[in-house]
Amino acid sequence: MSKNLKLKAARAERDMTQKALADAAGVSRQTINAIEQGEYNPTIKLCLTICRVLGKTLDELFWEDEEDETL
Amino acid sequence: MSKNLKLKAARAERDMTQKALADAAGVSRQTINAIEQGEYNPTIKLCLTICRVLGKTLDELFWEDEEDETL
DNA sequence: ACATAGTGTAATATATACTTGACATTACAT
DNA sequence: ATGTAATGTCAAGTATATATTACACTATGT
Repeated sequence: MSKNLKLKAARAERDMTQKALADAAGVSRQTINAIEQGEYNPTIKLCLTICRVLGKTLDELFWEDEEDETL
Repeated sequence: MSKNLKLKAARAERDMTQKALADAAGVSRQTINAIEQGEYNPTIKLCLTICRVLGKTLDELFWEDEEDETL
């Protein structure tokens, strides 16, 4: 899995720390970090929560332009 | 969790059965059924795969207009 | 009446999302 | 030099997404 730099950027745009976003989304800081690092594959519900916190859409933060992905 | 009727509709629009979508997405039929029934909360990666199969965006199939959600 | 396709559902098993607690590093204050 | 805030990472545990097998129900076709 590849890093989610769009998320990192959106967070920066709001001047929020990983912890602040984690608290606002109701998850642990490690979870946000792991998502940004591409270490795992969040659930859609968590993605939606993050989108609402950051004022972005799913497509803006989580759409991936294919790449092989070796699913 | 509430049912995903948008997914069911998009599948119908393509005249695909749950099994056909499951095969195309590389998951089991029960997984597709459970998502449509709102029994669970798919990962973003699976959502992306489903979107590509059905030719829809994440926002079209998985955006939810808040509702409490009791996360 | 029988077969078959599509769907909903249940039980058990496995992979993995997510938690908690902890430690290291960098950078920026004082 | 010391403190602290932000980030990255690790290890062990819990919750849940997903697989597999199986069964029931409704249509529709023969």
